[in-house]
Amino acid sequence: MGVAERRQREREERRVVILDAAERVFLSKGVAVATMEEIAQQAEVSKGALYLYFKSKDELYLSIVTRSLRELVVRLERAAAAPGSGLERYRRLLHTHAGFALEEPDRFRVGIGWLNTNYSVTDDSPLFGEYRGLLERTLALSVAAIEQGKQDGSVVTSLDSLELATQIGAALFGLMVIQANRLEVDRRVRHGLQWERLIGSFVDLVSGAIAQPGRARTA
Amino acid sequence: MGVAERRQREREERRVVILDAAERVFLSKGVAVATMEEIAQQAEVSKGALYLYFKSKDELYLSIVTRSLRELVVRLERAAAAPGSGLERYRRLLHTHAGFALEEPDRFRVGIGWLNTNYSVTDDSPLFGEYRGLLERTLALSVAAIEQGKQDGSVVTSLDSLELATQIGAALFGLMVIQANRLEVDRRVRHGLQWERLIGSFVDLVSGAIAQPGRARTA
DNA sequence: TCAGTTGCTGACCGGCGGTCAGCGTCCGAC
DNA sequence: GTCGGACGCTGACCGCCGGTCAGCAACTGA
Repeated sequence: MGVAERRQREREERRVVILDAAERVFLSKGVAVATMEEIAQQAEVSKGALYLYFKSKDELYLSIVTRSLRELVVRLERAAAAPGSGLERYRRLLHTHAGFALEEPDRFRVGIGWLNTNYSVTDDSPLFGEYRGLLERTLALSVAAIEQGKQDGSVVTSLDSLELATQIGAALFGLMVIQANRLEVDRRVRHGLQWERLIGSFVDLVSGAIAQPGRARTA
Repeated sequence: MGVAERRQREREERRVVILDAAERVFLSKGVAVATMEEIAQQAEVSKGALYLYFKSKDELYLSIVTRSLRELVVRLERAAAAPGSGLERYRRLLHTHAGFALEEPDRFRVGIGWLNTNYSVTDDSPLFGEYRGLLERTLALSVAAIEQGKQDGSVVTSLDSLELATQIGAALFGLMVIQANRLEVDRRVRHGLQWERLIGSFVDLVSGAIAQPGRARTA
């Protein structure tokens, strides 16, 4: 029985070696420019061997993104668990999410690599199911914080929680995209922005917009 | 002298034929999947002939995007010129921009194709200069409307106009990205959104946030 | 030791953006 | 009308890339 287990363990270890190599190459070159040949070299296997472990470049990509998302959700769960009003929790979620994206812009850019591409990810794969579940979890945490805010009186009740969470999530996404691509933005638009203030003061703006008037709140 | 002019005219006409063909293919397939071979077929020339008119696929891309941007700026200029308070003008700009993006989502997706890619666009080409100027113009129109709002009392004065225009611009961008890619979003996150309300009610949210209290405003 | 299983390699495939020698057509001078 | 040079275009070719798989080496258990 020992041989089968060892082999299984070795396969898993090799798989992780390949994932780590792919992540390094994706992060440094970008997904589109990264080549399977270079990933293979970094992993110290042949290019053909990559396909013994992963069906395609796309599956490699999705595996790496899912790994990052797991880490993000852990952080968001932790942020959501800390005490405070619903509004405070929501603000903390926004800051945590933005912090995660921008502490390593390359990772974030890899994560949104599906934009404008035609990666054919199969809906029915367990991996895609996990990926999707993680994304949904991030949205659910925001909705829950907003709902709590409605109950404790820190958030206005007139707006739909899901719609709000989606709008502000998408808005924050736009800001993260812009900031993660600041070099390209700087090449396209001359501006005098203080990048380090951008997201913080935007979170202030929107939390001001959804705060219940007359409630003491941390601004 | 007549022969040189005719030839120049024919070259220009052929150039436009190629641009139109490329636009059709980019719109239907996406930039990455579109092939020069297919563009050549649509334009009824050989693939090699494309390179007599455009240096690369990237230049073809940038030419098409710049064409769209010209149209967008015309619309924004018109929206900015209509009467109203600064806040009303700004709202109209936001709605016009979103309307342009979403009336043809394919066109918008092509326009943001630079995200996460390594298109090596030369900073010094006249084409890039024009493209950049157009982008800057869209930002400048927003800043001007906000400034007008500060002067006529419809917008709060406590926030920096450029920062605000950039934040809300980026936020709107995020919403447009999400909505233009709604099929991919639907595959990733189960939600009960009413897509047609999403941007309109977001514009209401942010304009409420920046409106000067106590001023009658169109909500 | 040996047959069967497992794991891996690298040559190969077709698709793609880009290149350019070679050819056909046009044009103006004679 | 003829001819040489200029111009415009073509399509075969190139190297790069993701993906494939026949063939080989190493491992395993009887």
